[in-house]
Amino acid sequence: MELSPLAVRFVAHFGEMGSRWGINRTVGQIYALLFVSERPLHAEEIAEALSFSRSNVSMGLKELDGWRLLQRSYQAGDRREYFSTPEDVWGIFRTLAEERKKREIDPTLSMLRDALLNPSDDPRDAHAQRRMQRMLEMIEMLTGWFEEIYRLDQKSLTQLMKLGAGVVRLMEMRDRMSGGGRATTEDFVDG
Amino acid sequence: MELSPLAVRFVAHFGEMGSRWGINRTVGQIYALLFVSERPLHAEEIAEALSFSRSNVSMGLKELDGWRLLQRSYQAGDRREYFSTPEDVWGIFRTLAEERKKREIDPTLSMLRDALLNPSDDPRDAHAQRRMQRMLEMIEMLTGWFEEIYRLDQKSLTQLMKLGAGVVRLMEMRDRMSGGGRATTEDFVDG
DNA sequence: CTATTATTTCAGTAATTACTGAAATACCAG
DNA sequence: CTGGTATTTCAGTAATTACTGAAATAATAG
Repeated sequence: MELSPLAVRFVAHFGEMGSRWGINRTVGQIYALLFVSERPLHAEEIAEALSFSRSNVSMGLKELDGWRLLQRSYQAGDRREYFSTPEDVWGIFRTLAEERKKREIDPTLSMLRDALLNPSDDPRDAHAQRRMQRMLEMIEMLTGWFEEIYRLDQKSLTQLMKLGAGVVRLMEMRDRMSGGGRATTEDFVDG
Repeated sequence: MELSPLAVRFVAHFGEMGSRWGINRTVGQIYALLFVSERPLHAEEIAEALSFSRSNVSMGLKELDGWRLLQRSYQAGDRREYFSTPEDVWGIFRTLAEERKKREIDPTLSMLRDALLNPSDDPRDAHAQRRMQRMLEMIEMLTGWFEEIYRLDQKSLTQLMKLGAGVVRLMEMRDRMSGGGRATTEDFVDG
């Protein structure tokens, strides 16, 4: 299967970026190829298109599967498995965000919670514990926010993003109304 | 310099997570050590505390410096340079987010913009271009939002995070008022 | 079943990345 | 300047990670 110059460029870029994204070159290139391909591909085609060994493709697909970035399908009268990437780029983004949180943040969250559960009485640790506590509070606030936001339907999410920093004025408006006595914050937001 | 069990644990965790965060074990451990240390440390102390070679510490500090995660200082009558991490965990988070965006997203943004600037007329590329266009739109919306949000002062940011998914009701309220004719959206948000 | 084809696993090797010690450079007090 | 101390650079080596080909396993058509 011959790739167009555009596809070659896209694939190469994902290969180069792979290491920054925490995947390897191969995995990045396989993903990119599937992303721009107009039909699902089987492993052999991927190997041929990218000049990888068949086994390398197998491992790469397994890795992508671990990231939940793959769709598998079959074609009538063909025993081979075909691979593609989900259509919806927002869905892909959500999956990525969720997976990265799970791999990059959750372990640290657990470690901090656990380490701060029974405070050390070693006087050397007073400062360290304060620092870790602050880190924990920040991560908890961020991940808590993330979990609420990433559950929003796409329409609300798009609306929120378009609003951008304007959300601050909306919050100010709410506060003014709350202060004015005619209605409380809860009337609009929480109740 | 002898580390407490708590510090040892924290440092080890950052070492293990390093590879997932796109830095190496050494760099993660140096950062963790400085983060929990109650006073700035010079390179020799770091090397001794973590059992790294002096040169490895030098390279690790250079790397952390590249991430803008380091503060440098001197002490009276001492020619050695001392290192610490900024106090403000929110500031640290902002720096990290900014740096990661620069390294992990901006190059792809540039590639996509450039690749879509003069569309290919190769019929094989029709689908690929549509896919890349959708990816570009999503990234542009996300990064645009990010750039507005990450500039907010900490108070607004905290308020927004506490609000969480409640922001949707706030937007709905705005829309209702806008539809009701007494005030337009712009009266509160854009004008 | 058996033959055939698809897929995965894995040991060995290649490539990359991390780390060290020594040398070079930078810095500064006297 | 000079001598001493701090820091960085870099070539060589160690450790890790990526990739391959062969063998094992799985799947299925006949």
